[in-house]
This record gives sequence, structure tokens and C-alpha cells, in this order.
Amino acid sequence: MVDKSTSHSVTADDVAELAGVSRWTVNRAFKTNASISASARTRVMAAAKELGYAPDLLASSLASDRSNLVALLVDDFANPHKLVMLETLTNVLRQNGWDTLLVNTLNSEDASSALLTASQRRVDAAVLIGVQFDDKILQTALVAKRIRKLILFARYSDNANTISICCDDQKAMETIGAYVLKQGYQKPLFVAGPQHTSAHVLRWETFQAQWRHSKGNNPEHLVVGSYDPQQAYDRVAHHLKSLPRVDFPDVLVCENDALAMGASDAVRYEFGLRIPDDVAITGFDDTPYAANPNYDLTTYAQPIKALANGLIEVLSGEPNLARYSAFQGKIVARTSA
Amino acid sequence: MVDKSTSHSVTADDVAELAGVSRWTVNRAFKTNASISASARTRVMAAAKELGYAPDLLASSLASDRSNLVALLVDDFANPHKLVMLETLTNVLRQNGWDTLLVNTLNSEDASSALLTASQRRVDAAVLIGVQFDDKILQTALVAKRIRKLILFARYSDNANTISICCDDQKAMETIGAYVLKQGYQKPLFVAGPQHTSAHVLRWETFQAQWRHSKGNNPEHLVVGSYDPQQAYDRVAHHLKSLPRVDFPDVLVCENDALAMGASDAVRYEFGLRIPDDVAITGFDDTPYAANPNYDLTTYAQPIKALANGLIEVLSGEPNLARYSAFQGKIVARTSA
DNA sequence: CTTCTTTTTGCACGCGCGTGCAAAACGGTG
DNA sequence: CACCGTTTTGCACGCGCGTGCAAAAAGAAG
Repeated sequence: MVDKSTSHSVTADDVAELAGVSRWTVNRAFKTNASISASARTRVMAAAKELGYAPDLLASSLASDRSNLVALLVDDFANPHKLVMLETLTNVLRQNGWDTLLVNTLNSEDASSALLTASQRRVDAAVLIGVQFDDKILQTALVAKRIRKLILFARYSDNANTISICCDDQKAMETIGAYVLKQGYQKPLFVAGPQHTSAHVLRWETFQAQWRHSKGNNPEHLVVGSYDPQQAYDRVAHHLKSLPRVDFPDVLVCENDALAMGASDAVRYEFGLRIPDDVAITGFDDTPYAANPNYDLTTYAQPIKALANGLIEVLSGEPNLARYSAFQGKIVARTSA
Repeated sequence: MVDKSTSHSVTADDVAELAGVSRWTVNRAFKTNASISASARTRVMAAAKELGYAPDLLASSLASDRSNLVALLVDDFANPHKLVMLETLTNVLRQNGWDTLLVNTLNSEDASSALLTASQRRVDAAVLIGVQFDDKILQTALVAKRIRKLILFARYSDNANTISICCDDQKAMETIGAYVLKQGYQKPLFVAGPQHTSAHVLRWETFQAQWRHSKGNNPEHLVVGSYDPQQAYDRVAHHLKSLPRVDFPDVLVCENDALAMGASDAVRYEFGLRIPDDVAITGFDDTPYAANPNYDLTTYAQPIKALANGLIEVLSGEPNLARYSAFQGKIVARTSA
């Protein structure tokens, strides 16, 4: 359709002929720091422009064993924070010369096959965005030898075959915990996400330990199957309905904003409670919706831009430079707690 | 890091040797509908599994001039509907054997360069998701001859070099307009998005014509710079503040849910109005947030799954089979109007 | 067992570019 | 103008697989 002109696409050879140089000189002209004279380069570029030539990245990847392609694996599109991550990552990657292969993985098994696909495309790295990785995934990555870097973004693993880029969940949760304690809440309910993620483990255990240390008792907690506001709504509503009013928590400490949003809606619309007067709420991530007047969530902002830049560093660095980069975010106090 | 074993990755030659066949037989084993005996295939597959072989899609693309790669260009991550589209598209594409190159384009100029990048990766098609395409973009696509299909998803253009896959905006808007008229509202304010999108043109003009035809007067309208709830909030608040109370609209007909969400928040939090008692609101898209109790938006659900399947058809079809596929959605009446 | 048909297998060549090195061109000096 | 160091250019070979066709093997028919 679009291509209605002469036969097939123009190659470096065509440009070379027009510019009166060899094909190699043409490709050199498109490489920064290549050994080429200024005059040759301008001549080549002029010819290239005339013919509408652009180097074939595919052939280049094949020949050079470097694709400048990064696979982003995402398994959960219900969490609005994913959109922010996607936006930031694709943007930063692109500005640094990387292209993005987006793979939607439905579950862990699917993540394995996604990883395989990525390896077949010769990506330079595979980044799991908020996907908690398990042994099955690792196994696939090991078998598909072509995956050189396996990066966990916004998640943590101490597996030596992976690189983790995330904010320091423990410190972050401590900050929130301290805030909650300082506000004088007495009956927290921790609203947790999927059991198997590092976010869950680190945040819940940190909060639990902190609370116990300070108050001497164990905080309650409630598990939601995924970081989905709707599911959080249902679970929280269901849980609270089973409780006498006097046992209601006075603060819902949510593992992230997605859960906090659902929880917030549930307590307001199912029980008519006011926030924060009847029950307070905290989140995590500082998604755009946290600032929405409906929620005005007290939450924790991850330094997403810094994380993205950290990813760039890891990508351009040697295969085994850094195992783990932790970044500091900051608490954003709003009216919800 | 992950790759710690023998030298470089395993190729079809290695598998061929182990299986005792030629390289070509190995590759045939990985192709459906290939001319190969069952016994050979199983032998090859066993050898492949043992060695951890998977065909190199990059080399394959280069040789066959078909990449099974689709570029998705997105320019606006503030609209929550984008997340739904991304999820559905990546999912459906993947299930049909296509991989996705996600490109975040900041503006129209950037979209051109993104298109160029995509062409360098030899994508089989470029899909603009909600990006309104202009002449600059088209020009790039024409120059980069390698882009075989230029597809507008959820947008419409009558340009002969493009394929549009969208729902019938006109009919959809008529449905909403009829609903609004039937409810007896008298003073609508149309909250419009960016001026240059087909969604804007079709929806606004349709509503305008319909209203004028029915009531004999022109409805008011307000333009928001992008499909961003926050911006909609600011613009709507600003606009209403300049109006005496008696001139307030009784219904905000919003071009989509993103705008409707912002508008809804604005009238409630800036003016303390109740929805729908003081002012009603309609949206478009039926994003997950439309069902949220804070909004409970009356909106129009696009048949996103059908659209995605339409995309698959277009992809696998001949270059110039269909120019324009329009799908029917349905109105979702909730309490906001 | 022979002959003919059908299925299966093997292969030469090419896709467009990178790598590393050697040849050529250039530039300065005495 | 010869000489030497430096910059620039050209090239053989390979990256891993697909295409189209011809050779080989397997089946069917007599």
C-alpha cells in the first residue's frame, strides 16, 4: 500500500553507487565515532537522503550481535502505575537509542514463553516490569542463552543471574509505617497484594515488624489476589462486612495505590465511612490518581525517572556490573491519612 | 550473566548435526505446513530440545522479508483507555503470532522519527493508536518505503495510503446525543479533546448537528488540550468560574472518559455540585474507571476486542484489502446522566 | 520387480550489514 | 622529491535462515 514505488527498499549499496564510494563507507557515515572523512560523510548523507536510505537495523543486529532492543514484560495492566512505568521507560529508552519490545504475559508460564520469544528476537536485555520472577522464568532464561541480561524492574530478587532495579522497599515502608504511627492510629489493616511478589514480602514484613516492635501486637492483614482496584474493592468490602463495627480498622495501610483506590472506594461506598475521619488510608507509588480529589492519597513516590536512568546504566554497562540498585523515594502526605 | 555456558548460541546447524539431517530440515520442523515427515520432525524436535534451540527470528526476518513484528505508536499515556488498548492489542497480537514494538511518540514530529525507526526494524505494519496522523507522518511513511501498512487504530482518515480501524464515531455520538436529548437536558456543554483528532471532529460535529437539528440552537463547547483528566479538570473549572451560576450547563457531554473524569471531579470538588442532580455527565470509551463508584459514568463502550480482531485480519490480509473497518459499540447507561 | 507418482530432503544463493585488517591516500618534514 | 606517520577507504568473510528447485526416497499400481 504505502510502498508503491520501485521494487524493493534501498540498501547501502545503492547509496554507495550514487555517492561514488564503497558500501562500507556508507555504513560508516551512519555510525558515530567511525573513521570517516567529513567530505565523504556529507557526500554519503546527501545520497542517502536523496534515495531515502536508512540502515537496516535487522541486518545490523544480525551481523553485530547487538540489537539495541529491550524486551519489556508486563503481566498486569489493571494497575495504573504500570502505565506510568511504561511511559517513562519507553521514553527514556528511546531517547537513549533503545527500542522496546512489549510483551504482555498472562501468567508465569506465559512469561517463560515470552522470554523465549524475546530471546528469539535477540533482545539485548529482558526487563520484567513488576512481574515477580520465579524459578520457571529463570530456567527459561537460562536455557534461552541469548538473553544476556535479565532485569527486574521495581522488584527485587537476590538471584545471582538477575539484576534488580527498584527503590528500597524496606526503607520506604518504614517511612510510611513511621508516619502511620506518628499519626496515632491504633488498629491498622494491611491490605496486601499477590503473595509472591517481593513488594509484598518486603513491605508487609517491614510493616509488621515495625508495628510489633512499637506496639507489641501483630497488625491484621488482608490479601488481594492482584493489584487491581476492583478486586481490592471486593475483598475489602467482603472482609469488613464480616467484622463488627467496633473492630473496624482505623487505618488501611495498602501495599500500593491500586489497592488503596479500591479500598478507599469500598469503605466510602459500601459503608459510608469518611476518609480520614472514620478510617485513614495510605498507598504506595503515587500514581496520577493518588492526587485525584476523590482519593487525595498519602502515598510514597518512587523515583521513577531515576529508576529508568538506572536501567539505562545497567543496559550500557558490562553484563555483570551491578546486581542491585536501590533508589530512595519520598513520602507524599495528603489528606487520606 | 545468564549466558555462562559454551561460546555462542546454538543454531540450526548444531541441531541438524545432532539429529542427523540437513539444516533445512531442521528449520522445516519449526514451520507449520512444511513439507516434512513426521519422523524427521520428532527427531529434530528432540535434538532441538536437548540443545535448547529456537529459530532466530531476526535472521528469519532478514531472509524472508517478513518480521511478524508490529509497531504500536502511542503518544498519550495520560488517557487510561490507552492502557486498555495496549493490553488488548498486545494480548491479541501475541496470540496470533505477532510481536509488538512499542514506540512512545512525544509529538507529531517525533511520530515521524518513530515511524522511521519502525521501518528500520522492518515491521510488517505500523499501528497508530489514538494518534491522529497528519501529513508529516504520512510523508515519512511514504519515504520509509519499508512500512507496508499504515494503520490508524481508533482513529479515522480517508487517506488512501492508510487503513482505519475504529468504531463508527458518528453513529456512536448520535446514540449518546439521542440519550441526552431523551433525558431532557437543555443546556449541554460539549467538552472536546485535541482539535486535530478524527474523534474530535466526528463526535463534536455529529453532536452539534444533532442538537441544532432538534433544538434549533448551537450547543456550547470547550476545548481541552489533551485527553488528560487533570487538564480537563483545570479547563472545566476555569470555564465554569467565568460563568454566572444561572448559565451553568445541565449536562457535560465529554468526548471521552478521560475528559469526563476530570470534568466530573471539577464540578464536584470546585463547585460542590451533585451528579447528575445539578449537572449530568457523559463519557466515551467505557474505561475501567467509568464503572468506578466515584464516577459511574454513562458512556459508550467501544468493541475493543472486535477492533483488535479486525486488526489481526488486516495484518494477515493483503496489503490493500480494506481501507476502513467500522465497528459498532453500545451505550452503557449509568447514573451520571 | 518395474514404472510412475508423490512425498521428503538437500542445496546454491541471497537477505543487508559488521568486523578486522590491509591497501591507499593524505600530510607534514627535511 | 623521498620518507614516514596518520587518516581514510576497501574488502573477504560471516551472521542464521528462507526460497525455489532438483535429487532422492518412499508409495502405489501393474
